[in-house]
Amino acid sequence: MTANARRSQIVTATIDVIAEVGFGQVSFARIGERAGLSSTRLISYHFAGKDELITAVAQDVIASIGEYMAQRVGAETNAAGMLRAYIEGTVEFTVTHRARMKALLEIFLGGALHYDAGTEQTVVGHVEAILRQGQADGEFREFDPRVVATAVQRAVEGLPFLLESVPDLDCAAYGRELVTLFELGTRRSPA
Amino acid sequence: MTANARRSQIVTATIDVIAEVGFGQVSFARIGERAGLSSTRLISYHFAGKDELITAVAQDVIASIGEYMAQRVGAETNAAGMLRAYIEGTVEFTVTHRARMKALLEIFLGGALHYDAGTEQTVVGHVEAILRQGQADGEFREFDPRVVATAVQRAVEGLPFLLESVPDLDCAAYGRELVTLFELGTRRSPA
Amino acid sequence: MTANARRSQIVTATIDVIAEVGFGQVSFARIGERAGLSSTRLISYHFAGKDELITAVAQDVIASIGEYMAQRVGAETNAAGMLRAYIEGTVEFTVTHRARMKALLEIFLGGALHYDAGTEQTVVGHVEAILRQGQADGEFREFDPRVVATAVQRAVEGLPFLLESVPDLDCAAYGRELVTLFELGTRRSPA
Amino acid sequence: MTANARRSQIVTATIDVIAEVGFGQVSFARIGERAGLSSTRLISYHFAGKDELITAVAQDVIASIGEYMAQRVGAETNAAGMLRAYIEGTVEFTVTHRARMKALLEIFLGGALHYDAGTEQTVVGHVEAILRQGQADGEFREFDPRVVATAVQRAVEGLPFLLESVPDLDCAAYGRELVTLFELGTRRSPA
DNA sequence: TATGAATGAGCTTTCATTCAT
DNA sequence: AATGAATGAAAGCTCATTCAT
Repeated sequence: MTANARRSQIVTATIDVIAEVGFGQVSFARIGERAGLSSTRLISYHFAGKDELITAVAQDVIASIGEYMAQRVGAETNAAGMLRAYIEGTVEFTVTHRARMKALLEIFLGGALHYDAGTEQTVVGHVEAILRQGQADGEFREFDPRVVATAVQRAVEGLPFLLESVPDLDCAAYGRELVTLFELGTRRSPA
Repeated sequence: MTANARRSQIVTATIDVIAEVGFGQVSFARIGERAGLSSTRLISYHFAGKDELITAVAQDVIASIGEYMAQRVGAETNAAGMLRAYIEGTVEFTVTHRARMKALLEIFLGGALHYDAGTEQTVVGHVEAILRQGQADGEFREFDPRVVATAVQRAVEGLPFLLESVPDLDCAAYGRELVTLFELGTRRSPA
Repeated sequence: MTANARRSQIVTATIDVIAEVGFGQVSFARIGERAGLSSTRLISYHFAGKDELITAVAQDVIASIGEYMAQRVGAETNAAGMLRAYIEGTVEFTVTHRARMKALLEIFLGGALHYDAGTEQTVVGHVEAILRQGQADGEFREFDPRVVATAVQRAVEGLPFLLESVPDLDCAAYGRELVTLFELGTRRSPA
Repeated sequence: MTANARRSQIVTATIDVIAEVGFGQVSFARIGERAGLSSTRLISYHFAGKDELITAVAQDVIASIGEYMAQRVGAETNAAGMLRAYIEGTVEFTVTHRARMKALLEIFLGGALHYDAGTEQTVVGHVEAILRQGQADGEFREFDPRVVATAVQRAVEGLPFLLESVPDLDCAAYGRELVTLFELGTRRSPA
């Protein structure tokens, strides 16, 4: 078995475990069990330590989200459309890749990768860029793009947790409501 | 020392520790050190277990928030005013009781008190009630109150994390932006 | 069982284990086994860590040597007598407390407690003081006290290792030879 | 790369690592890192095991010392001169090849190559032979050659450790003091 | 109300080594 | 001559909890 395949296998198992038992309960033992490894030693062999493993997981998920969203957002031509695509896209990704999304949030909220200024920018940066463009193009009213971007980001990324308490949630409707909410909140006043 | 005083001391120390190192890193050892206890045995003595301690912390913080918010929101007469009071009140509470707010979020997001339907309702319930009243009174447009309430709640409770990455954030301005954003997003269409 | 007694028990077991298998092979498991502890957890409970345990061992042995030597050296009235008492005393102590002496050397040579300037002074300091007094009193010739003190100290502390390769060594003779050697090397020239 | 070159590279790296972190902290991982090897597998490939590697290191260093000392000591014609050459030569070698000397001592004192009778003889043998010759020639007084040889050997080999605690030590002076000390201690009484 | 002592299970990491190519 | 992958054992340490006083 090649090293890359093994690493992927471990990363995937880690995602599943985090999504299932939470970031605080992850252990090499649980990951090894889930992945069917002969011993946890295999994890230590392929990753310098737990930190590197967790970082690899985060990067993997972030990359897959980025790919997904680039297509959705890139297909839009105006800021309002891009904002809608971002919100609905994130919701869809959450629905179709629930474990991955949950794991990513757990990692950040668990404090493994701190919400430092850089990370915060990376996460909120995409929405913020859309909002700035909308303001420049005259589509959106004047507001602090960082504040609104934060509100949007928090609203969409809260979905995995909401899904746990309300498993039968109509996610599409949830996305549409958010789109309407933020469209009304950001558009140039119709008056 | 009375049992109540001792419990309070431990709860306070726990809040500080959680706010400082995160929920995932809390341990009886760290709490005992912070509180200056002779041994962690004292914690086990006053609390049936870690769960009870964490629950006590959550209840303590929730109670203090409730007190604070009841005054602010109760002083308002219409739904829009109450929503504004809720948002700005939460922001103010976060600024003045940063450790408590941070600790509470860590507890919920760390998965200690799972976001079961009941907890979710408790947390989001206040906003949702305000929104429902606003719709009933004709102040607010039609929308799913739960979805919007979730968005509002996530936006305000994201502040403690944002403060860590942007320490010099203008919180008052942050609150005002959110008020405007959600006022525009919820009001009955002016057309 | 009192904490002090338990600590002593663990320290003693550690000395025996070090003397037997060498500093590099000491482990909590081996110590626990030797002391008959229910688990190694007991060691962690009574000592903050391996470092603290090793330090405690070193201090214990050093204290016992100090006690022993203070009597022997204190009974002498001139520097030559004190030097003789120091050499023969150390040899005797090594013979009667072989494990303790071996353990102490293993700890230093194993790099646990580095031969920093302070430690070096502590170890060699006693001999050096005797030599300086002998020079001041006109008993000894002129030489660098630190160099000669080092030579004396290394010669006496080498005995435990020598004993391992030559178990039937006549230690008393060994001591007498060293006494003569250093008496001739340090005395004021008879010419 | 030839096998011999590779072995030399690994031996050299091992010497450096031992001198730097001590014998107790040596590991294939650290050696591989120091030598820039792709994996520790290369060490296992060229040496049957850790023991063989350490033995190879010891032999390598001993050989280089032997070469160096053979010239120095061989140039002398009487025992006193040879003893002086041995002491000063060892001191000089220590100064110019500090890492090698430190490594060798760590290996012996760390218990890797136990001070069995044979090893002890090898190390102390050279000095002992000189001393015996001096006695046979009537240059030296009567004493146990093994005891005095041990004292000499310990005094000169203590230098690497002393250098760590006193880095600015005047080594030449250190050597001269030892020469004088042992000349006075071994010569036939002038009376 | 408080404390000292003890505990078993769990954790990540490091170790030298081996199999198969 | 070299390498990639894997491995079992052991290490020190931390965890919340319990017994007995």
